[in-house]
Amino acid sequence: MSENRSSPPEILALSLTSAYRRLYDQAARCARNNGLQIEAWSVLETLEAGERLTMGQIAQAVAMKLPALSKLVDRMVSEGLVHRQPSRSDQRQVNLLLTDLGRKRMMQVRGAMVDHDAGVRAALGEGRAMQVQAILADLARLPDSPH
Amino acid sequence: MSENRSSPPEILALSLTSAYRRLYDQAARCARNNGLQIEAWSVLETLEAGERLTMGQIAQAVAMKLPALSKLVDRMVSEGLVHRQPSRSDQRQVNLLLTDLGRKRMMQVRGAMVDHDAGVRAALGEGRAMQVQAILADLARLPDSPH
DNA sequence: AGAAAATAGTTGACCGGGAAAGTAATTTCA
DNA sequence: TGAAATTACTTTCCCGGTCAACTATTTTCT
Repeated sequence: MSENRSSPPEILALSLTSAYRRLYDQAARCARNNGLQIEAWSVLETLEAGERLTMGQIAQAVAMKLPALSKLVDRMVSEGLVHRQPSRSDQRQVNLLLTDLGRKRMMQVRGAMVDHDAGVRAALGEGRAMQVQAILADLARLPDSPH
Repeated sequence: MSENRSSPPEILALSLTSAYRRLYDQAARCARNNGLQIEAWSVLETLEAGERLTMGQIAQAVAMKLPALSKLVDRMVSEGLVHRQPSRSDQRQVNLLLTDLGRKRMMQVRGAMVDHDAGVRAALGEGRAMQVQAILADLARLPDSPH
């Protein structure tokens, strides 16, 4: 009856992945119901928070790779949510600007998202919710390869 | 000079996404260096932990959707890491079985992954690492739509 | 028992993301 | 000054994921 199985190590990246998938799926559905991809929403939020951002700055802020962002922005432009404007000071750079429609949709989704988040926070307990958010923020800021 | 911008709300799903992307990218590279997709590795770990699992149980354990898992397993089979076996008691079900090669590769990646994780834990502080892992586990277990 | 509903998993069409190469503008420096 | 290197972004090709439809098996219900 020897059980020669090794127990799976508890890896942060693994726990993070499971939690992420659950919350992300829910949040994505929540955004989708309001006609927006969650990535698009977070781009819109980023634009609202600080004006005249370049593609690179936005990619950094929303943790997307540039090609992915570039294509997302293509879609957002064709939906009339944002428009591109070549930077005056450096013609290589592109500033992304919110349209009225973009701002409107962003606000809609924000409402739904805040509601949903409140549910999760309640289920988790507000204290632990605050803890985990703080730690996650630290994790996101960690140096690139601490191995 | 009125700044009529609204500040972006602090949403758990968003914080989680940023942290996830960073850690996941690093962990994925770590697995890739040892010739394994990180999802494949976590499937292997799951199999090692509990025998005779069905596709559905595995999908649940690794938080993947069934079609994604099914295709991942196709690849894993063709690499000789696992093999499918129809369940005796219910012919609809499929049990996934580790091969020797699968177990070997799993152990290899586990080593690399534990090392990497130790770095992250150290950077974060062991206390907070334990906290966040516990909370993430709770998050992953949250009911499906608490809105 | 046997038709209808439910369940487990796979398949196909389509879409979004990643790596690497490509383009255009700007900076460096000999 | 102008050729080489760098930077900012886009495009291309491919891979993996999702949704919805499908197949096969089992359960339910009359």
